Amino acid sequence: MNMYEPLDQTFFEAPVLELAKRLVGQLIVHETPNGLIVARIVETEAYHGPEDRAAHSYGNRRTKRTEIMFDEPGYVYTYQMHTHTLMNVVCGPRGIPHAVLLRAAEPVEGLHLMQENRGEKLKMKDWTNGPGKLSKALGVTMHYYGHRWTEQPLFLAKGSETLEIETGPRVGIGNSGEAVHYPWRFFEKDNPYVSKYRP
DNA sequence: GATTCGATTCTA
DNA sequence: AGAATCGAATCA
Repeated sequence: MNMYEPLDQTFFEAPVLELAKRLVGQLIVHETPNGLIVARIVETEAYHGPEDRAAHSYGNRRTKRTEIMFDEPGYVYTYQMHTHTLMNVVCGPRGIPHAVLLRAAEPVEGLHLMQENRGEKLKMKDWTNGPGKLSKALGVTMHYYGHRWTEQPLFLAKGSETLEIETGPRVGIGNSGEAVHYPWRFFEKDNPYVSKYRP
């Protein structure tokens, strides 16, 4: 079919901070009806479940939305915010609701499809440099809630080694007390597709 | 009704 | 650079 092989389940079995860091540089592969779309992850954020005020699962909050985070690592957690879909990788052993948000990636294959999904007028740099933009460019919707990142047609594959990974505070979580400052955002140094930081 | 792990389009 | 606007899901 294509040359991309899904990552093994064991890849996801790691502490959430380590997984978030490890995900930078890996590939998101989406086999769409119109063709293959591949993007290389350049930015992630870790969400530390019960003790993290910025997490949806803070205090073990268990709702229809957060339910999937209580399952095994490797599930797709998508959720809708405003008009956008955001993609997460479920982490932590079963019962521990950790997750990693995929914030940005650089286009690798299926460029014309991404441009189609994002609009002809936009510069390539603006296709995938934010979590909502990334989902739209890849054609990922709420349909994939509960899918596994190890299975077609949407999966993660081994990417290239990253040059250098930097850390910093997470984006858009202003009202989260001390958690605001935690350096749980991971991104590749000097990569132009990293999202713009907004305080 | 208010808030949220955003994005786009306007105004300047 | 900043304000205005969009509006799904969730929680008060």
